[in-house]
Amino acid sequence: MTVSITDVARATGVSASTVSRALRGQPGVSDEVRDRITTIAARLGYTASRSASSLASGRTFTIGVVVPYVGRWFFGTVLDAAERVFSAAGYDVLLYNLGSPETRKRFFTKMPVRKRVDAVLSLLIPDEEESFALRSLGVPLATTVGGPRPGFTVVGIDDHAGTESAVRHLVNLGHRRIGMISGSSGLQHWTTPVERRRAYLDVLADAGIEHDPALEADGDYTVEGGERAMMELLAVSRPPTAVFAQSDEMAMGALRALRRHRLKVPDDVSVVGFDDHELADVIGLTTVAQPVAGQGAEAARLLLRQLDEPEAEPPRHVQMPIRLVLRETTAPPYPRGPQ
Amino acid sequence: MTVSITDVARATGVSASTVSRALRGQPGVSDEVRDRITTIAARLGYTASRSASSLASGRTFTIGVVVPYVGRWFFGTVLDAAERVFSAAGYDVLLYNLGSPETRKRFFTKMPVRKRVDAVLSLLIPDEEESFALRSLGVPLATTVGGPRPGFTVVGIDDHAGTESAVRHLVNLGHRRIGMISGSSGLQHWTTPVERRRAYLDVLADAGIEHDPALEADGDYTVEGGERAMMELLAVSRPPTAVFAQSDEMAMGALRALRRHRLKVPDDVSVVGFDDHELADVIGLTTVAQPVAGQGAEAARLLLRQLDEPEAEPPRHVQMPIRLVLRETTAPPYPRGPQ
DNA sequence: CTGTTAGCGCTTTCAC
DNA sequence: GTGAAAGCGCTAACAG
Repeated sequence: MTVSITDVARATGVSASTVSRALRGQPGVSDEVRDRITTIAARLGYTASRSASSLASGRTFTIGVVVPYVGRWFFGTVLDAAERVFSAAGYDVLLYNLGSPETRKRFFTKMPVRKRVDAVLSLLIPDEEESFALRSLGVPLATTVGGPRPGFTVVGIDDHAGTESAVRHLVNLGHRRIGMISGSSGLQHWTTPVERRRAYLDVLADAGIEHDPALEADGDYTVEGGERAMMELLAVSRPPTAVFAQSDEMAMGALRALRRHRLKVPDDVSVVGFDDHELADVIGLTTVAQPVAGQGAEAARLLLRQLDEPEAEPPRHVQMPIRLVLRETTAPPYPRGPQ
Repeated sequence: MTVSITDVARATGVSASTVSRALRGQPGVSDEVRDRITTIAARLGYTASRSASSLASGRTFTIGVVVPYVGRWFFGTVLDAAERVFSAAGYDVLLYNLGSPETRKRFFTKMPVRKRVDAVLSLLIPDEEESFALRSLGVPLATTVGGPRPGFTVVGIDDHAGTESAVRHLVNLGHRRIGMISGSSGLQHWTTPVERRRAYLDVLADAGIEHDPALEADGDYTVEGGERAMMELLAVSRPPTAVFAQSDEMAMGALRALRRHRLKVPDDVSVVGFDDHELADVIGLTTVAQPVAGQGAEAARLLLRQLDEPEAEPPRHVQMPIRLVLRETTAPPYPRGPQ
C-alpha cells in the first residue's frame, strides 16, 4: 500500500542502506546513484516512516511544546514564533495544551513525551515536581516564562525593570494613589507576579508614597478578572487615580469596568498594562512592550543549538529588551497635577 | 538507560506480550498479573515508546492539525478546543503552522504527516491540489473553515445567514449607505468571503438599496487591513454611515481608523463585526457570534468517531448556530447624515 | 490465560 | 561506494 524504503531500493537497483544514506544527505554515496535515488523516491512519493527511523536512530525530530492555554494571545504568539523556527529546521511540533489542572496532572504523571521528543519548550512554569519530571526526560529544556530554573534555558524579560518604567511613569505624571491589578499570585512557582509586585513596591517607596494594601487586587490574568479587580479598587474609600495592570488583558478588563462606572480614561483614572497585546494599539493602551514572538523564536533557536551541539554548555538565562509605549490611557491626575 | 518493555517483563516474571496486553487494557490477562505489571511498570517509570508501538501496530495515536496562523485568536481558540478533545481521548497533536506561502508549500510537497498521523484537522482551506495531497494520506479529514469539500468532514456556520443578520440590522436602523470590509477575496478556494459578500448584496437588493462598489474594501482579515480599508471607505465622495466588517479584527481596525479621523461610533458611523472575538465585549463591538471553540471541539469529536468506527459513513457538513450580539457600535444614522 | 515467534521500516555497524 | 546483517521496542498472530 504505502511505499517503503525497500520499494525505492528495488526500483533503483540498490540496497536499502544506500537509499537511506542518499536521502539523508550522508556522505559515501556517488552523485550519480544519489541522483537516481532522489528521482525515483520522488516519483514513487516516498516519505520515510518517522516511527521506523526514530526507532532505529533514537532521534525523533520532534519538539514537545507545553502550553497552559493556546487560545490566549500571549501563548499563541510565542508558540507561533517557536513553531516557525522548529519547522524551518525540519522539526515537528507536538503540542500539549495543559489548561485544566486535570490535564496538567495527567501530562506530568503519564509523561507522553517520554521517548517521543528531542527537546521540550515549556510555556508554563513547572513546579518542583513537574520540573523534576521534565528533567528526567534527559532532553534539552527551555522556557519563556518565569525566572531561572536549574536544567532550563530561560528566555525572558526584566520584569522588575519593565514594571518600574510603568509605575514610575505614573508617579512622574503626579499620581500618588496608584493601584495594581496583579496576576494570580496564588501560585508559588510563578515568579512573574511576585517580581512585578516587588518592583511596584520599590517605586512607591522610592517616591515616598506609602503603600496601601487596599490598592492591590487580583486579576487572574484574564479580562474578566481585571474587570472584577478594578471594581474592587473603585469600591475602596479613596480609589486610585491610576492603575498598573500586570497584563494587557487585565488592563482591558479594567477599562471596561471604568467605562461601566462612567469614569473617563485617562481623565479620571489612568491605566497602564503590560505585554503590548496586538490590540493594545487599537484601544490606545499605554503599556510595557515585550518581544513576545521574539522570546518564542529565541527559545526555539537556543533549543536547536543544544541539539546541534550537545557538548556545549547551554545558556541559562537570556533577557530580551522591554520598553514603555505611551498611548492614550495615561495622563496627570485630575484636576490638578504637576505641569 | 531508558526502561523498555522487556525490563518490565523481566521484573514481573512474565513475557513482553503479557506486559503489552496488560498495559493496553486488553482482555486475556488475569487481574492478579495485570495488577502486578501495572505496579511494577509504574515503579520503574515505564512508558511505551510511541515509535516502536506505531511501527508495530500501524496506529500512531497522533492527530495532525494544520493551521494558517496559531497566533490569531480565531485559530488559537479552535486549536485549543480541539486539542482538549484529542488529548482527553489519548491522542497527541502534531501542530503545523503554515503561515507563509513557503512553509505551506513545503508542507504539501514533503507531507511530513504521512505515516505519522491517524487523522488530520485542517484549519486552512486547501486548494484542489492540497486537498488531493491530504486525501492521499488515506486518513479521516476534517476542517472548520470553508464550505463542503469531498473527503472532508466540515464543521462550519451559515455564513449567509450570519451576514444577513448583521447587514439587515444596519438596514433596520435606517442605514442606506452601508460599506463592507471583506476578508482577502484574492484566494479562490476560500469561500467564506465570497459567501458573506453574496449575503451582503442580497440584503441590499432586498432592501431596495443600490449597490455601490466604492463601498467595498479589502481588509485582509487583519486589524491593520481593516484600518486601511476603513480609510479607503472614508475617502470616497459619499462615505458610508455604517460598515459591516467580515471579522472582528478588521472591525477593530476600522474603529481605530474612525477614532483617528475623530469620527464618533456609533454617532457618525456604525460598525458591525463577525466572530465575537474575546475582546469584542471589551470594546463594545456589535457582532455576529459564532461558536469558535465549539467548532473545534465538534470537528475533533467527529474525527475521533471516524477513527472508532471506520465503517460508518462520516458526516459531511455540520452547521453550528450563530447569533447577532448587539452592543454599542451600532445606532441609527445621524439625522443630518455624515459630512 | 500466557509465552514464542515474527515482523513493522528504518538506521547502523561492519565487511567487502 | 555499496551491501548484508543486526537490531531499535513494540504488537500480532499463533501455539500451548
